[in-house]
Amino acid sequence: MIQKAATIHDVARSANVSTATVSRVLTHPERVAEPTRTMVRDAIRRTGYRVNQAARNLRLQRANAVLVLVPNLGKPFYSEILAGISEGFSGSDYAVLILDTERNPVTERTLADNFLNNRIDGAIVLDGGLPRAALTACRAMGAQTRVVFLCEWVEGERFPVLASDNADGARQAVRHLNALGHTKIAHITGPEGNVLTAARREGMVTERTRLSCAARADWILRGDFSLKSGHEAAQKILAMDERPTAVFCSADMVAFGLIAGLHAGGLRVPDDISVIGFDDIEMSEFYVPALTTIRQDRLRLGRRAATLLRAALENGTAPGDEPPVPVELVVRASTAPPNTRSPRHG
Amino acid sequence: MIQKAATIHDVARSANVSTATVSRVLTHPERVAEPTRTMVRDAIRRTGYRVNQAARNLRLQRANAVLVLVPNLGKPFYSEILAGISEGFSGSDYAVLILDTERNPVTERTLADNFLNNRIDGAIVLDGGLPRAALTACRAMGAQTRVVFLCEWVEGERFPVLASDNADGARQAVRHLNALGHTKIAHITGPEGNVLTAARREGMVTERTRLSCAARADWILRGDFSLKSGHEAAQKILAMDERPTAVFCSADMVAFGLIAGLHAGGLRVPDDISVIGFDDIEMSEFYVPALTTIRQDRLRLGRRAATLLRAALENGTAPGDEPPVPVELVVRASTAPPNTRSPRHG
DNA sequence: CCGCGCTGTGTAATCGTTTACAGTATCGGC
DNA sequence: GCCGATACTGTAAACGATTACACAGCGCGG
Repeated sequence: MIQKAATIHDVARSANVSTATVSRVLTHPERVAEPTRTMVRDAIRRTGYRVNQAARNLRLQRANAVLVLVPNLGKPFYSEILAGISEGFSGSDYAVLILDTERNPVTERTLADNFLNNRIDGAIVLDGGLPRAALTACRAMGAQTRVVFLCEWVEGERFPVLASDNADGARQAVRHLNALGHTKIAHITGPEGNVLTAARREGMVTERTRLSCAARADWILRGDFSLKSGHEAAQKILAMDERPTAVFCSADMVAFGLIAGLHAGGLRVPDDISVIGFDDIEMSEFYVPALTTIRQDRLRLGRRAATLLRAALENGTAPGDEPPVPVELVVRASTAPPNTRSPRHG
Repeated sequence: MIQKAATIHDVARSANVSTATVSRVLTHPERVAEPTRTMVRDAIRRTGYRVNQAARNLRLQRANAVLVLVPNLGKPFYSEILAGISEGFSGSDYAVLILDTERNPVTERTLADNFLNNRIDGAIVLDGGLPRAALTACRAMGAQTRVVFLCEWVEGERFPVLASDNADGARQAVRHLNALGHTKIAHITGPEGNVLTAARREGMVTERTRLSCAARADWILRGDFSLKSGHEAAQKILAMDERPTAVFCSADMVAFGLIAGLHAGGLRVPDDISVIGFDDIEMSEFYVPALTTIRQDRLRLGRRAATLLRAALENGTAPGDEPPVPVELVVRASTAPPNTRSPRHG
């Protein structure tokens, strides 16, 4: 800095009052007499004073910041949630710190340290793969009221969670396909060990059974929410001797990879095979064919989580249990009735 | 917090030394004798001490944080850059603050205030639409050595910029199309007033002229880097009495919207019309057809900007002028020689 | 044996706020 | 004219780190 920034002392001197008064004007204006107040405000303007956050934070024992732990910043799914979170904290003067857990080493200490460090007041965790010890550490220091999980969670931990109704989404997907006439339905899962993978797979399998659809073991294909995994699944499907007529993908990105792969192998979507995704990312509407999918309102999820955390920080109370957020089937062009005169399997 | 966190005093007491010594062990271990050092380290372990960032920041007059101003967190283009930035700051103990300038009010004060507030030490700006006054304010307080622009910039301001060679990218795109035999080339621009819009449009127009290609005014279509604007452009193109045979889009997202729109209107890509994008986002490889595009290495751009800023903060010197970062033509399936027996214009 | 330099440690000031507590007017009621 | 309440404002002590400066002990050359 070329010239040292003005401090509260400079303002006090300039306004001929004590620093206490200046501070009061800033934080409890009603406690100081009107004439003084305006004098101080003028002095603030004159000096260009801005409160020093570090000093305030030290004094108040807080950080004025929250941390968002996100598995992979680069994925559109997460980034739109982030946008919601950012929006949710807009106007709150909390700073939003973001940490990409895939690109930054995250140990059991990361979260607790940030609290102890006085770096953050709260956290939103989008990563269900967090080491369990990290949560134990948080609880040990009483931070469990200041952490909310979003979209994902850690099984068996009693932290507040805000997440979509994944099982119902899977149900809706299967029901939609079945209503179109499909009985041979495959599924491309998320990565093993992921809570969403489990919820969606189970929802899918349950509904498929309920509707007495065929179920072959190789119709459950392992994926990892990525384009590439969808593309790879396409190869497997193309090579099957008995192909499914519809595929429910655990994420839109997977569906895109899958469709691209099927297309390269000569299968048309939805003419030869129907594909349904999960998430409804922005692209889905403009893919060719436009993707039928299960919509999660990510912007809203992010905003909601931010609101929840803000409230928790202000009241000092833990957010209550949140009901699963409803998801919605969006029918577009990638699903259609099965082709009865299929080129290979009539 | 259930139990108050240990302070440097607790450690000092536990190790039977002064706080000065503890502090030295933390920051200049070589200045304290070996036996003392281990005693202190043991005490730190015993007490579970973590340094209080707020206190340290206050004393050292810094924030240990950087701010990233991003136009729209939700767009995959930006989020991948963010991932690179996050990676670039990994292991540095700088916190990375992110602000979505579309969803948060950004005034002329925002940036300067964050500096004055002692909230940030530096900033990476991805938004060329920043009010000019914001920069003036930064310069006035000597912060111009701690701001780097990334991808975009503000025309006429002498802040360090790291950006792709946009003009060359546009040239390469046009050259590629021309080499395939196209002479009727259209362009969908970015939003008016954007520096990238200008650079790419000019690069495109210049090269088109150099290659003596046709140039109709209505072949330059206004867009805004969004899917929707591509989709809208498709309607315009479908309605033209003389259609271009190839379209250079200012962003991959635009290209996707365009292709979807053309497809809906009955035109096939690349059979009836070629489309080339800009950016090479992850999706592009898996779109149908796979998108020919100009690749910007966003992860690397982000990392690079982070490194630049870190160096500037550590040395206290402004980052030097950075040469434009080369871009690369990636040929995929959305471009092909023009169809000589076009359904409408033979 | 003195004085110097070196090494290692402690003392205390400092960073810029907030706020408990104390102090001073002013006013009304008696 | 005195007392108490009320309404402001000031004094000074935190918050938890870093570091200039002082000081103690030791070894060594003269």
